[in-house]
Amino acid sequence: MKPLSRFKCYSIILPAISVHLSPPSISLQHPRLYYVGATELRTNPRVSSSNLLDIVNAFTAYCYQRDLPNAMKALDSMQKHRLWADSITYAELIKCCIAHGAVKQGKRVHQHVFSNGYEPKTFLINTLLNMYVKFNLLDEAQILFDQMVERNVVSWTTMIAACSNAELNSKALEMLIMMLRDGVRPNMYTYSSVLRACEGFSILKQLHCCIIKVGLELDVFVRSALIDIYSKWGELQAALNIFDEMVTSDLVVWNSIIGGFAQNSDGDEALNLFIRMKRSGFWADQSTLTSVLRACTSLALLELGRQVHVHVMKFDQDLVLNNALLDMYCKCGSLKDANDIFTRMIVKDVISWSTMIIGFAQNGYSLKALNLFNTMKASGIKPNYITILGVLFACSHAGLVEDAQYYFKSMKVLYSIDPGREHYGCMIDLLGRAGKLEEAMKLIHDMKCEPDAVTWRTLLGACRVHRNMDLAEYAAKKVLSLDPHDAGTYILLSNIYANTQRWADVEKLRKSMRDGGMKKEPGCSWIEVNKQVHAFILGDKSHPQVNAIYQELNQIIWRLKEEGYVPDTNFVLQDLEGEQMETSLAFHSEKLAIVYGLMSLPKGKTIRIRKNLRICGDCHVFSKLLAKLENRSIVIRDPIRYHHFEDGACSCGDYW
DNA sequence: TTAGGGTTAG
Repeated sequence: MKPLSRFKCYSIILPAISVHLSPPSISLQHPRLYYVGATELRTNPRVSSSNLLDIVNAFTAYCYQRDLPNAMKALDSMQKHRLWADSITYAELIKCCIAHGAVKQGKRVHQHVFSNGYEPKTFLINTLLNMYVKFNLLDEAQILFDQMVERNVVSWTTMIAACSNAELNSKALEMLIMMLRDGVRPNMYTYSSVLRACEGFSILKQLHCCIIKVGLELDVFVRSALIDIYSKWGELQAALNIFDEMVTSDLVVWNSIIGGFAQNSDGDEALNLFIRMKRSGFWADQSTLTSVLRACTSLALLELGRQVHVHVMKFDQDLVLNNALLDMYCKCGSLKDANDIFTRMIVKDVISWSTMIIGFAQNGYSLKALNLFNTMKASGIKPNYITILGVLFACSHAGLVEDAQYYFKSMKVLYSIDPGREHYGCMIDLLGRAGKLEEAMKLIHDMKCEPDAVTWRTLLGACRVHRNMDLAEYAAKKVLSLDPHDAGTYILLSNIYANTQRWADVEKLRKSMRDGGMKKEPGCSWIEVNKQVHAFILGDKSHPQVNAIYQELNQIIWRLKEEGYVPDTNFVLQDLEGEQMETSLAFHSEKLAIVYGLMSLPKGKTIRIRKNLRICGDCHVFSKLLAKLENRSIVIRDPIRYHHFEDGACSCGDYW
């Protein structure tokens, strides 16, 4: 994790609220009521040609008026008299079918324009192709496409875009090759569609080269697609380069780059880009605000998140945005706000419910999470893969072994969800914490999917808690065989050795780490005070108030010792002894951040800390006692869960 | 005259 630059100021992000109440301008198209165009009239001895013209005109009028029922009746009359209207009229009718989701009527139009030897133009077949794609009837689209005598760039692009959207990535790329072989040149529409289908970095590079060669990199759609796919591949610098080269830009491109950083856990850069966007004169829309909320969520910036909330209100009841807001409050440890949002949401989907369930579970309210899961089921929402993960997580962090086993066994039967590695991981974690290491091992052997490094690392963590050296070494070897450069495993194993004073083994492991170029990630804690973010790293002394903070921390430790605090040296990771040991513990980053919070925040305000590593047992005891001594709420978010310290106790129930 | 870009839960 990249440590956030210290004292980052986010206070200038949002301007005063401005709600635009005027509706967007709508260009009204005058219905072309009596347009006949290239209508093909055929003689019919029983009907005069003026009557035939009336039939076509009536059909045309209904199509342009978007009057689907009457247009379909008129279509029957056209069919009966072997009449055809202009292609554009049919295109209007097909658009109307798409808008109404009228599959049956759309197929009827398809049948009509191919009836009695009539040969529709490529343009019209393309419109039908698009209709099938929009109806998600890809097989029908493919059959029609295969029947086409002439396929132009739009025909190919429609099919390629359909494959990309359906994540039929190989097929999308194969169709691009077929298109080129057919002598049809891809255009900006084609490239902006096919980029999403890149499954490998080398393919992406090749496509990017083609785009530059034919001069299409300037197209704003192609650029945003490039930014998006580079971001998805984690190539954020490449995405930023493409973004910065743009002369004109629009809001969607800003959203692409901001979303790219937000989704790659670089909330800091996402917020910087958002500030740039505001300075460039753009107004944030739902997509922008969703990404900004995600950035706040990843950085645990509650106060900034609250500012964004005010702006979210003008997009009231936007489901995606509300879900993001809900998650922000959950991840910032403010469950009351999250619950208020959740209660007020009129429309909730499986993501809303899952977010709240996971939010309760991660914040230590396992029973509330499980109750909510029951309410969700009762309201008719079907749980998915992630919901069940949240439920198992809730069981895991409350030590509810039997409940978890029930949910784990029933997920396939009740909801047709196959347990994935993550579900197994939750179960292994749960069994491991409960000391059932043999059962955890058995579950690994019974897994329907291959255990990966994370699976074995989970078991390794349990071995550390229960001091099972033999199994720990076995699990560690498994981890390192799957992920030989995993510094975390070396550290976990080294912690196990350190706890039993096997300092020679500790040194051996550390040498392996040094030789392999692996470094332990330094512990870092962040706190938001007065719209500024302050970062503290273990032993770091660069903060301007460093002397006062250390002095205050020492005084607090003395006061806590008088109340019975005994530093827990089990968590010292170095070969130190006596007083030195305590000193190493005393300056863990979260302690520095908490003390700074005490010194700077108004009396009574909750101290909220985010940290990059799991909290250690000593800091956990320290925080509980301090919360009581100072009569303050302290919330610490680590990479897995949250600890709410109040009146000498923690919401995790000392089980984490 | 048909085809293309950005947002939410682990």
